[in-house]
Amino acid sequence: MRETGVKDRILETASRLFYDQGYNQTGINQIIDEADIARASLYHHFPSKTDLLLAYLDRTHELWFGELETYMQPIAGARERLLALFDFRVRRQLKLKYKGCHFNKIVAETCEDQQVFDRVRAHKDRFRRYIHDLVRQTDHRKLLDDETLTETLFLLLEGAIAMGAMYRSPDYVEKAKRIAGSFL
Amino acid sequence: MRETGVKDRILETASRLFYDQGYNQTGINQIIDEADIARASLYHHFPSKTDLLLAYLDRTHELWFGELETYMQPIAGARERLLALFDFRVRRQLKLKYKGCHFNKIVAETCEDQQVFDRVRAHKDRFRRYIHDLVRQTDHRKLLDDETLTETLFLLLEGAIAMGAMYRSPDYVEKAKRIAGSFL
DNA sequence: GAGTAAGTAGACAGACTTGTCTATTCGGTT
DNA sequence: AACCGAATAGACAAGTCTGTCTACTTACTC
Repeated sequence: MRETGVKDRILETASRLFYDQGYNQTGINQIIDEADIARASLYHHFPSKTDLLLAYLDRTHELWFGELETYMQPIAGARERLLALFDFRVRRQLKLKYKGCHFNKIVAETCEDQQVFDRVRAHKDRFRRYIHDLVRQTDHRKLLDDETLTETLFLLLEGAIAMGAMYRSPDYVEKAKRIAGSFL
Repeated sequence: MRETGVKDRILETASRLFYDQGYNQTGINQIIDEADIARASLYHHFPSKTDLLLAYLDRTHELWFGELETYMQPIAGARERLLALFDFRVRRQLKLKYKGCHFNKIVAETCEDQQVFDRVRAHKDRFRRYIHDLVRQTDHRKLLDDETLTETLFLLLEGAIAMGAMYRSPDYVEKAKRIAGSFL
């Protein structure tokens, strides 16, 4: 850990704890201990816990799409890419121990903070656009128009991730993939 | 408030606060103040905050299906009933100010408690069975088999409720209803 | 009338919370 | 050599958290 800079170490540690334990159940003291930094260093880089939360959302957003790009890079064909979205999520579930969507979790436990909402919505909007772009590139079965198919895939995925968090299982995302396949 | 019994008043107040503010952001002291009861009365009926949480989940489960039965009672026809599920959820969103699914929220902010998981899963399992029973009674378009259609409707609803909580809007459940209509 | 369960009021413990403050050190840059 | 940003260690404030405890009252039952 000691190689990376202090600010990065704070944000990495906070991110891990916020996701694993929950934002409200993670205290500043625990972050300080586990990141092995001084109290004043944390407050130097992040004046309040809320600032740390916003930085966590920004970082997670960046990492999320970064990992998505990496995963999708070798996959050819819009239809295959749409189906690969489900595989990507299953792989993430496994890695993250089925604790669900970072953004959903934060919305569920923080009350009505506009800056939080803005970031969460920006993330979901971008993912929906990502799906939409792929849908337009496919010549799917036209059971649904492009917009409706986009929304269907998006909602299936969101629902499946939420259920995956409740049942700690990849079954729902896998089912959602099969359902998606029948529309494509 | 003073008419109802003490235990009920505690549970009603705790339920409201747990949902509106979040479980971790609601302290025992606030429940005591707002329910207007003595500290010892709370600990008499609910030995710990966790007991109160479990009672909240049980109560919410009972109320949820009670309200569903009431809503569905005048609606005839399995197809109409399936579509009415979406209307039921929209009505709840409006009443609850779009804060999402009670059970999802609790899973998102409590860590790995088996008793919590059991209750949350029991709730979702029962709702899925409810949908399945209706699906079997319809002669739908057979684009999907009964089990797959059930899962599709279930996941669309769950995803739409989650998005409704992020965007504080009924749009997603309404879109999900239109999508559902095209399979029925 | 005695006994019991359910209620009230409030003090208290002990731990934890976020955030501030002082004092000091280290490593560059001017 | 002087300065400065970034880091360290740790005390501290002021509040909150859950849960326990004592002492007392009320209401109902045997």
